[in-house]
Amino acid sequence: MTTKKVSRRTVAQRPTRESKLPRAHRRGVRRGDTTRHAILEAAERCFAERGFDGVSLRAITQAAGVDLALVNYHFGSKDNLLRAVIVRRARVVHEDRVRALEGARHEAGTKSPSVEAIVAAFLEPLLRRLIAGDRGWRRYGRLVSQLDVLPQFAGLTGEVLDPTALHFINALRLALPKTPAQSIYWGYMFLIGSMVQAISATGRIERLSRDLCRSNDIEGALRELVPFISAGMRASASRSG
Amino acid sequence: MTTKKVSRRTVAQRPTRESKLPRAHRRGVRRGDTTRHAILEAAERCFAERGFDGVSLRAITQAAGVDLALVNYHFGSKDNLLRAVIVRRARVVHEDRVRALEGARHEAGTKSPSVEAIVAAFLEPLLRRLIAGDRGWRRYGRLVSQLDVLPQFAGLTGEVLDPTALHFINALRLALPKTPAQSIYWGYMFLIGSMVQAISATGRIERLSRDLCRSNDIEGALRELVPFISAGMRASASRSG
DNA sequence: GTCTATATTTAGATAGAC
DNA sequence: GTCTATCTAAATATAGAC
Repeated sequence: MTTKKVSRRTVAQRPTRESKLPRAHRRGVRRGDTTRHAILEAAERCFAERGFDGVSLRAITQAAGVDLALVNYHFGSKDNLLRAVIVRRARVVHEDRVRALEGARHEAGTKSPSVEAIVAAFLEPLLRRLIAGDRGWRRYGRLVSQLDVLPQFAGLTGEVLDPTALHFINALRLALPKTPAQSIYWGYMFLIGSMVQAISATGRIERLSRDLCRSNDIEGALRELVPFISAGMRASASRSG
Repeated sequence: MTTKKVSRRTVAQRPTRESKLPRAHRRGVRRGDTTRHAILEAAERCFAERGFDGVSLRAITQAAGVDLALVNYHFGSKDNLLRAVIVRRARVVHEDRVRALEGARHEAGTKSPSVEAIVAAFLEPLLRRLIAGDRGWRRYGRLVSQLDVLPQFAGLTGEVLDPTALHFINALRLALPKTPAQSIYWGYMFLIGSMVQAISATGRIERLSRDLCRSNDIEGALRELVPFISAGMRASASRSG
């Protein structure tokens, strides 16, 4: 029954017993906020790498350098933790996308923006952050990819991601008035699926291309993605006309 | 310590204590083969619905109506069980796809088959089975979709799915000789991602389209998919020329 | 090949001291 | 807010009778 204090690693960020009253007191950051943040970061990384059910709260809190019990104190449950991880960045992306679409509308004047402009307004806000942002954004990209494949996360997807989807589907319908609605919906799904492949970073494209293409090269993927998807969308239009 | 025999449901297929020497003795089916089969079917269903790490062997054997210990007897481990589930159908699809591509080559004569023909040769063997086959094929579709998103399954994907991928990538390169190789690799990834959205049946398209489109309508998805992807592939070609 | 029984580990969650 | 300690349930896997 020895509990074996086994290897408390030195991850930084950890307010140790001896140095209470730690780093953050400027800017009104309260005590628990750094803990919350550390848990969110670690959860994002773990969920992205091994999937929601593939990681234990123990693994997450260990990676965060905080006590196991603090997950339930701050988030209530593992489900709520996932939700918090997703919502944190999804809100930012949603607002960027809506702004980008408004920008495209402004540039197009009285006409509808082009399919290219709409697709770019959807893809760029997320992918540019994956390119330029901290590593957390890439982890978020891999994590959010999983939501779109497992029916288990339908509730979270529906609540957090569907509003953005409907916003852009609507824009696409206006841009392609002759295209049947069904084709637009399926086209949006293909857009999502293609984007997921560009950001899920499974290492597959490296294997297939013998390192000619890299999962890390989101910039390159984005250059391929916009014309590919736009042409696909237009093809649906021409078939029906 | 009451073990609570709790609700052994009546799933059929279960050789109960009282009726030994069960159904299958025609066609040389040996005793354990029905058990193996029942486990494979149940595992396929459970993995598809809740993900590999989201299901326990207990849940699987319970759904199969067999004893827990028989999984390890027949498959050795949970990992091997997943592998067996995937390989069983992947082999069939691979052979169908190669045959379909050979058919397209034969029809095209001395030229390369069209992009449409290649894309169709890739998609139809799987999707036609999802349309016409038993429910197991749809579950397989949902399950195999997960392999493409989680890095955790890279080994299985690389071994089981990559050979088919390389076969079709090669055909696409011959069909689009002016397109840079990078565009072909990314295009193949987008093909996979789009197909995954068509077969992963998360219920999202029903929500977004308010039931105008249905995940079950693989036939409709296939009609959209081939021209969408083909046009995307061609767009990459024209950009570089 | 199948089943009972169990070994061993690990999971999510919480009570209560500090 | 944090930590120790622990509850309860569930996990994978196996040993050995039949």
